[in-house]
Amino acid sequence: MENDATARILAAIRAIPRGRVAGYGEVARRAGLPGRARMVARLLSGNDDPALPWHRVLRSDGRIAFPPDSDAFTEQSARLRAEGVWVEGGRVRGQRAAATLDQQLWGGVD
DNA sequence: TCTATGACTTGCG
DNA sequence: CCGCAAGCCATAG
Repeated sequence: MENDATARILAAIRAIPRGRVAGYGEVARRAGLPGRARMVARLLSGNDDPALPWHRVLRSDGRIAFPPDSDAFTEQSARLRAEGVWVEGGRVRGQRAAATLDQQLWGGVD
């Protein structure tokens, strides 16, 4: 059974619009759990929900959280590109996953 | 209780 | 751009 924290994190991840990305720290913050980026990561590592847009969750610097030679990396970048996200060199271009421009991501800018 | 580990973050050089 | 150190949080042994 999930806790509120878990549910909120999952909700925050599901709330990421298609073609958009967010950082672990951002998701945690959005879930009301600042500083729990690692918890978000741990959740994703054990998630079993195929409908969860885990591929939209990136590191704070906009990089994919997997080594470039891993399967997960390939799949994630492929999924992102399929959504129209510009991925290059294992990094997402065109938008910011960091909290510095949270307004751009969640503040209502589209 | 303590240590180790991890899909993390930030800062310094 | 790259590597390293310190911080931080939850779980496992």
